[in-house]
Amino acid sequence: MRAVTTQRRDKATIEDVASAAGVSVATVSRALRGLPNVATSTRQRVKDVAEQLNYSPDPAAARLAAGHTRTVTVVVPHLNGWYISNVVAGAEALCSDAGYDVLIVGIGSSADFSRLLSASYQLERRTDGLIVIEVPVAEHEAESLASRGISLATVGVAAAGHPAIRIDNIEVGHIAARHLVELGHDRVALIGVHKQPLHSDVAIDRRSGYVEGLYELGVELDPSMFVEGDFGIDAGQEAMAALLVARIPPTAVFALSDEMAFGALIEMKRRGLEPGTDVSIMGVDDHAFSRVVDLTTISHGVAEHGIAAARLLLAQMTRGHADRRASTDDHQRVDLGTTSQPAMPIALVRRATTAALR
Amino acid sequence: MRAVTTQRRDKATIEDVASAAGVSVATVSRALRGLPNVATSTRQRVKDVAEQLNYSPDPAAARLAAGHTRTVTVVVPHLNGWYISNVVAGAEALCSDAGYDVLIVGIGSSADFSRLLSASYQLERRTDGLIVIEVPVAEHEAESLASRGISLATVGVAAAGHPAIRIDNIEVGHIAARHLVELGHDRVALIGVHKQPLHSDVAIDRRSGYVEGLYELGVELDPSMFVEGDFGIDAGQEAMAALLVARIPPTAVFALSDEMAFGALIEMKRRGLEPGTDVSIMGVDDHAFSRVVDLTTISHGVAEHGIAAARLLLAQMTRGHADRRASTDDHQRVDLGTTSQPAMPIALVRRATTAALR
DNA sequence: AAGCCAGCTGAAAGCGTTTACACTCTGCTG
DNA sequence: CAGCAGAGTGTAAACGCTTTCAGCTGGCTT
Repeated sequence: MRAVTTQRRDKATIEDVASAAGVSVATVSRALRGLPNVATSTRQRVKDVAEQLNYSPDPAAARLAAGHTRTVTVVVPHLNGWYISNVVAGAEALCSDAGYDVLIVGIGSSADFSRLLSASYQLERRTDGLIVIEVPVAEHEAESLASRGISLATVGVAAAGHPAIRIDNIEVGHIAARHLVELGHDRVALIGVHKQPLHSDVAIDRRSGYVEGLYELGVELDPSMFVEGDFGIDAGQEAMAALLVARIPPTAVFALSDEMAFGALIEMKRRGLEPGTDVSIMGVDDHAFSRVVDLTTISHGVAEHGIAAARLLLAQMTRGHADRRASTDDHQRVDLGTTSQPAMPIALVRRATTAALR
Repeated sequence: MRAVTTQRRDKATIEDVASAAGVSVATVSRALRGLPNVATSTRQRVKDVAEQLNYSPDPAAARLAAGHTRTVTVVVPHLNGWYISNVVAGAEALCSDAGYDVLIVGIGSSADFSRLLSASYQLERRTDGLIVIEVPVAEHEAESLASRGISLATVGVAAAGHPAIRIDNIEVGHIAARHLVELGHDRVALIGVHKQPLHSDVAIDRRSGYVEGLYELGVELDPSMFVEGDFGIDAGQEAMAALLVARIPPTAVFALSDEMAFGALIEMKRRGLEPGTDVSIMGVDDHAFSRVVDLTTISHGVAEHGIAAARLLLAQMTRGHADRRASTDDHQRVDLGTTSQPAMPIALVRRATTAALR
């Protein structure tokens, strides 16, 4: 004695829709995907029936048959930094609005990334496009992706032949130098980031922009005033500790990220030093908490970067789709499109941790 | 005159492997997936050939044929909070190590979530399991998932019949109350969070634990000392502003999250008040940044929560897999397994923003 | 009036797996 | 020595779509 239930056990398939609408599966497929050559009345009827049957195509079947996945993959070095999670947030929003599933993969080491790209992982069977955030992609990797028909957009790094969202990190360094020098500082320091296998070159650019900017303004960066760490709070604290024990400590320091500046702030407080009055300090990112400690910083977009990257990727994928239909089989595709994006805007945010030299 | 290239144009399929190994596709499938009834020598040969051909099965085809997706979906209210991104990081690491693809979906509103669960989205065709982070799941939703064979583990919220990772938020409130009262405060305040559709009840529990704890210690929470906002910095600042203009301002305040406490800190600084000495303030989360401002807080796991949830989910899915083979068709599955996890550990972290009442 | 073209539609061949079922051997049991 | 269990393997039918190709209209040209 089983309950009468309107809920059908099996999921509706395209055949159910077809027979209910009195058409063939081919027509259903075309109607639902907005392809041409379907009579308006037919299309409407099919849509109605589909809705009523709660039908939507099985993604796996569609992938298998059509060869594309309607999936984009976001590749990040890790997920727990403020900047990266915001970028991911922006990218996710846009991609999923566009009807793509978004896969996320955290890269522990550069080995992980090459495994992702290795032939045996069959990335092209899993995703239509990649958004790579701050994970460097080698030239042969970029080419491999292109030849495999996987679209790519990067943020924070460049990949030959693919669109990238970047900020002008040289200019970031310049801005910092200018700001500090204008305030009268000439005993300036830099808390930098050492090159790691998995690092993009943002650190390098910011540093050289800084050094260059200082030089142009007539001040030189004493090598002993340059210490390095990773991008984190602890590294910043250690670096600051190292700077403050110098025979002649700096009067101003530029940290390559806000988080490192936060660490520096901890160290200053520990020594009873007042940011701004005793030593000026600035970072870059305009982290959500910079406001809390009143940190001077250089702001840039965050979620916007993710959105912009997603937009580029999406454009590339729909274009690629069109190309694929048109192009003859064996030719290399040339001109991967808008490779050089304009840099995203940045701006100095003056707050209390930098002040004129007394 | 085309270059001789060893790189085959077409991806290897299971048939290529089969013929190269001199067996049938069925055997290849079995051999590669570790199923029984394959001679050891055959299995080895197949594996070798597969490796040499750089073969790995097309996920879409496998999904279509086998009916499961080897994908887990992480559902979050948003991606840009510190806690949530860390939880996601932990979950992602574990799941992808286990060979699952991890899909991420950000929920803008509760409507988004129900759309995700709606029959027409065919969630079961897209994912084997769900990790839901701080998005409330209604009872019928929980049931629907169970009946559709989608595993679920939650963090920060409960879902009837499914395992959940939680902390004892009542206890969180107690700890805060105890700490503040022990320091001699009796004019205490609470910066809370108003119930929103998309909110879990962590705020409610923390609040009632706090009120209850205070009461047991003989102090009462003056209703005017209770203000609400969302979980963010700005809300905290506004709340603090409201508290400080009271006729008799509080001497200690408990903010339901570190971020709100940071906002409160901003407001205090704005008014020239010194945290700890003028008014004590504490939060909860042990946010990475709390150390920077020396905020007293209540710590709990972050990435650990994600890892624990993933572990639970994975266990459930492999078990579910076995069940499915064994179970007769039409029976409701009972006993969804370890539903009540022990709460994850929490701990008071004493720092400088709380101090004995002068 | 014959022919043609464009617009719609359907039949059927994949897409690359998994898996139920059938089959062939051995090596034993009775 | 017939019979049988069980290990190992193969055949072929799904799985649910997309897409090519061909067919069928009806309205227009000439």
